[in-house]
Amino acid sequence: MKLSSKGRYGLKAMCELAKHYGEGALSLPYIAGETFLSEKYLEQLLSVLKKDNLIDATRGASGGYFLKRPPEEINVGEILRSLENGLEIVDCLSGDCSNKSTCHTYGVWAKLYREINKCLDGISLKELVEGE
Amino acid sequence: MKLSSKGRYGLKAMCELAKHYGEGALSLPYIAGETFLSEKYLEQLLSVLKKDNLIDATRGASGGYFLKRPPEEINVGEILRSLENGLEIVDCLSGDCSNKSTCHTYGVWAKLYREINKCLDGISLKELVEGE
DNA sequence: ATAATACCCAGGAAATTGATAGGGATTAAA
DNA sequence: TTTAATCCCTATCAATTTCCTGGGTATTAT
Repeated sequence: MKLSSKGRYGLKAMCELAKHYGEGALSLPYIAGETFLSEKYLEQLLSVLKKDNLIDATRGASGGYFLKRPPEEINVGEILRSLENGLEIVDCLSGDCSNKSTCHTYGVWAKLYREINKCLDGISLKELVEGE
Repeated sequence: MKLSSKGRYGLKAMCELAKHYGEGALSLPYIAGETFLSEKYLEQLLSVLKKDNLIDATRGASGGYFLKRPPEEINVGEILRSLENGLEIVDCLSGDCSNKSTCHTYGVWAKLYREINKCLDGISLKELVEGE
């Protein structure tokens, strides 16, 4: 059970944007440099985050990406749910399970899912970039 | 971030063993039948669980598998750590991270890892097979 | 105009996972 | 002691997912 590198790297990119919040847009090449990622791969991650309304972008020369809300109003849970396409630990949590009632293990996944989300939703981007 | 089917199916097999705890050994074909798994695949899962001392087996005619400890003394955390080869959500948790100190995201993974283990270690096999 | 930038889409390499297969070793029962 | 049931080991393959690259287009400041 591993987090994908989309989640890992995407969160780092978000930290970078949070560090420079209020200073205007950061260009893709700049973020890629800070985060040691290829521009092309990072681009895909940012496009997902944009689709989910966590960041926004301005095109053209001197354009770039920026957080759509201040760092204290964005939490790690929403970032990872966006990048990972949901944090459902097993597929039966995504609705399509016929025998929830008889299944001995369903309760475990449901509980774990709640705990994971609770944990991650309790951490804001601001906390991350400011140390504790 | 998905649990592998090793974890899902292996836990079901453990539930089956828990249901019949005290009744002697269950044969591989029997468990496979109850859990809708191929014998060969299930065999691999059971061998991992045995290596980690959660179950034991007797060989020869009328042999089979059985829990090494009573269901109330086995928790879901140890079962899944065994089957999944650890629950480390990212590799840097497994020791080999050079820059824990400077990394903004390390704290997130560490906290989440603790929460996941705490949650799963709090559920015993007995609870699973008995409903709540 | 030109250069810098975000955007879009396709595809392929690499890793992981899921599952199958065969044969061997061990033991209990007949 | 034979026989059959069972666990044990290891290799391999197919399928899926993940990771990453590349080429081309649209937009904007200078």
